[in-house]
Order: sequence, then C-alpha cells, then structure tokens
Amino acid sequence: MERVEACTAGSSPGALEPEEPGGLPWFHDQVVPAGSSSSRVIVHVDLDCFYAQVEMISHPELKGKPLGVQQKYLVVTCNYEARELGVKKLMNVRDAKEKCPQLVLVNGEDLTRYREISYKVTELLEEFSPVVERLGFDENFVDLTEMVEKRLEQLQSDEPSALTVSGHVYGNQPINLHDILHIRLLIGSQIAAEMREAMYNQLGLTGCAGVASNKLLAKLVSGIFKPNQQTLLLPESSQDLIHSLNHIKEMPGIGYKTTKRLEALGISSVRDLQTFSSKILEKELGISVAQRIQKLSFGEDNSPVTPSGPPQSFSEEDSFKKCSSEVEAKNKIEELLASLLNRVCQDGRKPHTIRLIIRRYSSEKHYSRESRQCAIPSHIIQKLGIGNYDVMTPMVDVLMKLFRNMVNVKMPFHLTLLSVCFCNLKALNTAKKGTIDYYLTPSLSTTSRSGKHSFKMKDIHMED
DNA sequence: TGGGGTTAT
DNA sequence: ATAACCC
Repeated sequence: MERVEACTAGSSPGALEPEEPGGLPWFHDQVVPAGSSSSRVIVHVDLDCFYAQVEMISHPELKGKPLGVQQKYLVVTCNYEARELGVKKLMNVRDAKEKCPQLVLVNGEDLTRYREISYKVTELLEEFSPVVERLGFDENFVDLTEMVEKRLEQLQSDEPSALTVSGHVYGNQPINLHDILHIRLLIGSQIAAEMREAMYNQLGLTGCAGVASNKLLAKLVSGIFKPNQQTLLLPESSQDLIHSLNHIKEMPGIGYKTTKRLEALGISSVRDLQTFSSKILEKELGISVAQRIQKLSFGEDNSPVTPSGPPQSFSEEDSFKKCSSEVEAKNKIEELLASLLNRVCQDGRKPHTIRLIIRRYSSEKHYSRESRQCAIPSHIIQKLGIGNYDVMTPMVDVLMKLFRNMVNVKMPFHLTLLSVCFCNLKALNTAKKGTIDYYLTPSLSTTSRSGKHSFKMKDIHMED
C-alpha cells in the first residue's frame, strides 16, 4: 500500500521564528476570533468505492480483477480496475458487460456487511474526536477544531519538522507559517493522514480526505485527488475551488429540484448564483433555501458538524418489476420485516413507530412514494427484545392494515417497491419510579396519561 | 436508477 | 405525510 504522501510547507524552511521570550512559538498568543465558528478545521473522509472495497476484503481472490457491485440491473459501484475499463457508477449491467466483458459482478442488495463496516469507520473516527457526522455509508465529517487547538498548545518551538503539511495543497498554494489559519489547517491535514492510516491499518480500507474551514469546502476538496489521497484547502484558494465547479448542480446542497428551478431563472454557473438578485431568489425559492444556497455559492457554510450517533431509523426495501396482489405483497413485507426485526434486536433500542412505503407503477413519470405510519402497539414493543416469532404475526397484521389503507385491494394495482421502516427509536426502559422518565413512559405510568400522550393520536387510527 | 439515510415543512 | 437533500 502506498504511504500517505507528504510534502513540506511551501514557506521558508525552519520558519518558526520569531520566538517569544518564554520560548513559545509566536502563535501561542494568537487569538482565534471569539465564537470561533469562523475558523473551524473540518475534515471530510470519503472511502474509495466502498462497497467494492468491502467485497474485495470478503473475497480476496477478486482483488486485481475488475469488480462491480450489482443491485437489480444496475452496477451501483465498481473498483478502479473496472473504472479504467469504462465502467461507471450506476451503469446498466448490460452496458457495463458490453464495455467490459471480463467484469466480475457481485450482488450487493444485502447491505448488512456494508452497514457494519461503515459504522466501524465512524467509530474509528470518533476516537479522534467525538464530533463525527455520517453522510451515507461511506462519508464522514469530523470537526477537528478542538483537537487542533490542543496540538497547537503542545507544539514545541524546537521541532520545525512538525509543521509539515500532509498530502496535497489545493492549487499548490504556498503555506504561510506565519498565518495562524494556515498552521491550524496544516495540523488538520496531519490528523487526516493519521485517520487514513488508522482506517487502513485497522480496517484495511482506503479513502480520501479533504481538510478545510467548513463542511462544504472540505467535501469539495476531498475529491480533488482521487483514490486514496488527501487535499488541504487554504482560505485564499476557496474561490478557485468553488469556481472550478462547472455547474451549480455539482454544489452539495443544491439537488435536482433546486437545480431545475435555478436553471429556469437563467442560473447555471456558480458565479450566476453569486451575482443573482437575493430578493428575487428569496421570492422564488423561499428565504431559507435562497439564503442558504447563495451562501454556498460563495463557499460559505456555517452548518455545524452534527454528531450522528446511533441511527434514527432502520429500513429495508425491495424493488421489483411488478407486485399486483395482496398475497404477493404480504410475502414481501414478511421478508422485509424479518430482516428488520433482527437488526432492531441487535441495536437494543425499541422502535415506537412503524411505516410502510410503496411506489406505484407509473409510466415515465418521476418516482414518488407514498407512506402510512402508526404507533407500534405497546404490547408488541415489549416483546421486541427477544424472540421475534411472537412479534412477527401481529406486526404483519399492523403492516397489512397500513397496506390496505394505501392500496385499494379491490381494484387492480401495480407496485414497484415495498419498504418497511422502524423509527422513533427509544432507549430501553431504564425508567425508575418517581423520575421524569417514569411518567413519560407510557407502559409504566397508567394514570392520567391519555391527555399527556394525546400527540400519539396524530398517528393514524385504523378502524377495521 | 438501488437500497439505503437525514432534516424541514 | 410528503418533499427535499445526501450517498
């Protein structure tokens, strides 16, 4: 495996002078602007073709071969050997095989292993700093600001080699060792390198990292040098980075819908968005979206790194060409539910809400899903920790009521997706008599709770 | 387009 | 419950 690449700072060598009389480096008394949201150090860590990496770890004999991970008729991701032969992410299996007949395909519809390893990565990163936000299964943001501050305090003035950037610097911008912001980001790059080393040594995974002063810029810069490399963005280069985007649709936070609405306004480049009238943009998109995305266009993003913690929901879905009978639907729902019950059992917490999601067939119209949810009856919740066969039948009954609430089974129907989701997860009953928890836990306190908990009535009631 | 996730309204 | 966003 290649080592993490290193190059020295572009400023004068051994540039730790001038020293303070006390022997401390000059920056020890530099004041970070109070409130400090303006000078954070954020890293974005992005695993290389994650599913393919996991499959190569599980099946080492596949290493070196062009490998694609298949879900239904799509190659959802592939390794770099396959990419060199023309396979792209989300490519049709037939197109991929045509481009690359030697392509090896593995089925990746069961996400269990990916999910497990994904959380191992997040946990590893949390050892560096607890403030880790997941984005999908293969990306994480970490706020390094505090960690960098600690390292700065411990930095000795007689170790000039300590101030060496790790990895690339965007645009080859020289580092100014007299600029405290540069120094802080440089230390962030060293921590990022340590994170990638730990991921490789402990989990066998490679990935990219981007270090910058906010999430947007960290994410954008992490993709500059692509497999298994890292890039640091200095503040003076942030305009170059955002203007390197060819279209606003490449801006994280501007999705499909907003892109279409912006294009209708004649906005297609980042600069178009920067210079467009704020007032008109607010009228068109609403003040919230307008202000947020216009700030993004300047590379400004004050959104915090929000620790993800344990998942807010568990879901399993299956898509298919056609499901048109209630019996068929019930069988599929049972499969989804069985997997979910295992997962929920492992997690330890208990879901208090269950949701059923469907997608109806519609020719050529963009996909839209419908859902119905309800509270899980408390007698079912209580049995959740242990044997899942007790809960299977009553849960299926609940789900089929939700199903019939959405789908008129007396009329012909055509579904292309079914999904079951457990959400509103609550920690196990550690509630003790006399505590707030006790009175807020419906299963424990039986007196005077119908009023307090009437919010549950927002969930639909089924009367059949 | 898969099989997931999140937050805001 | 849906709509938007992310991967």
